[in-house]
Amino acid sequence: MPSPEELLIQERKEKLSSWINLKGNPCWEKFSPQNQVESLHKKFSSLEKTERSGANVRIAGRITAQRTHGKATFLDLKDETGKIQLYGRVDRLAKSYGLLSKIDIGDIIGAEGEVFKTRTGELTVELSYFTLLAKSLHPLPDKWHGLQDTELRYRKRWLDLLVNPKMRDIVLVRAKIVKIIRDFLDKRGFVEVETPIMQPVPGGATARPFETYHNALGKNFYLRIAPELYLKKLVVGGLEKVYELSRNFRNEGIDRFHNPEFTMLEAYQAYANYFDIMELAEQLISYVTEKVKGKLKIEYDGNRIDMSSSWKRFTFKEALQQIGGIDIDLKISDEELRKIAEGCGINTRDLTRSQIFEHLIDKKVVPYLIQPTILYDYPYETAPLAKRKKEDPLVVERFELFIAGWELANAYSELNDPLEQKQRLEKFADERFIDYDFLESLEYGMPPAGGLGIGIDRLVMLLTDSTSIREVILFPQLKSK
RNA sequence: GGGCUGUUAGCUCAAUUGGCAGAGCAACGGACUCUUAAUCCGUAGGUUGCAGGUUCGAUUCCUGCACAGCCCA
Repeated sequence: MPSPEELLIQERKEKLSSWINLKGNPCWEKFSPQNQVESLHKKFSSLEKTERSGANVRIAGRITAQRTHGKATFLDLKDETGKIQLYGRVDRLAKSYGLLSKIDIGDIIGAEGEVFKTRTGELTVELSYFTLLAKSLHPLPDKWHGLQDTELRYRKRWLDLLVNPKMRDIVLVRAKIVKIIRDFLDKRGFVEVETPIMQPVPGGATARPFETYHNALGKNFYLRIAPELYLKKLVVGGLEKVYELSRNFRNEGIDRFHNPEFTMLEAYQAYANYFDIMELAEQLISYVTEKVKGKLKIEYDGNRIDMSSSWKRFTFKEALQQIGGIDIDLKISDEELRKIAEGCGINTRDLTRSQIFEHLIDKKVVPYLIQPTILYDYPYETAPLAKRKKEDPLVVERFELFIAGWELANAYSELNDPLEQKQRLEKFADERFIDYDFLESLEYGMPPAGGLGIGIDRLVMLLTDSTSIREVILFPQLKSK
């Protein structure tokens, strides 16, 4: 007993076979559209009601609606640029008029005809010829309500794209953002590179990596959690301004800010320190915002956010004190620190000192940073790859950028002292994950440099007013059903 | 990992205190040569996420599981 859905599919299959019998298989059909819908709207907008253009056009696209009136039929055809109405009438199409009944909503057709305007002023192509190019065997989602089911939207993104214009916008904006970032950096003399995604030692961040295995080499590899160490090797090699738009992989939890694979921008600039990088980040992000949105004041999740540069800056200590109401010296003992954190409702049992600092900031400060805000001068334990501050060795020259109550960027003056770097990694990093190649490269001398990491998915969220990372990643990771 | 909510026709959603599972769109048949969420007449479409339990009777109550969404850690 076929399911109701199978019956719908069966009907469409039958229409397809009768089309094949009459006209041949649409798969073999060659149809070259000569016009795009948007250009027709531009070109013929000045037609009067009922006026005929005398112009013959060839267009192709998907049928999204159908209105039959016996011996006349209206169809809506949508291509990548827009939607236009088709009008077929029996006295014009003669025998092939009957074939219109084989066309379903969702089918892709090629159409030819004269452009005119209807009595109601709708620009329309009066069909002189049409052909099926691809049959849709499944019915499309509701023409009015679209596809609402979030899970279905993520699992069948093609449908989401077909019926929800917002999704299409996100895709276009994302592409634009990436392009503008490249333009911005290229203009400043940065070189874009590609470094290994499969790394023998996963470095540059603390996160659990994905593991894989190379058969011929008989060796385990890890999908990168960050490109940082490779990019710094390139700085050693004389690439003074270098960046990568890198897909990173972290084997951790999934929530509205985290997908197992995500995209980061990492950029390194020799002879810069973290204050130079603050300016770079401010300029980059406000430039991108201006180019994408046409303005610097944006709306995100109900908040008005001003993305103009010169953002508020607090040191880590000031932020804890002035925003979090916690006044502590960074020299504080582990016991005291734990006590304060527990008092803030943080369970510190399995946390390292640096994790406690991060939890404190995350809980007491970050949620209140709606306008772009830079926190800088972090406790040195929080960033083993960052340079310590000359005036205060308990602090590293690191900053993070927060907007809308979450982290958008992370940056620091890169530690280029090979001896200290070795010690710091041996003290703070998982010893399996120390990249001795990286340490050796530093021993050849790395110029002082500033590095910047920006979460691209989050930037896209911000600029598309999306509250979940799954809205801005085309195929987010979901459990299989 | 914890809490809350959801899962009903292809899509969007109903269903009163536990009492015959419905509508709109889409589909199918018919009428209609300027409609546009076309209209009108008619037809069909369901293992109510899965597995159990309580009950004369479960979409509804209970337990477990799956997936998703939101919040928290």
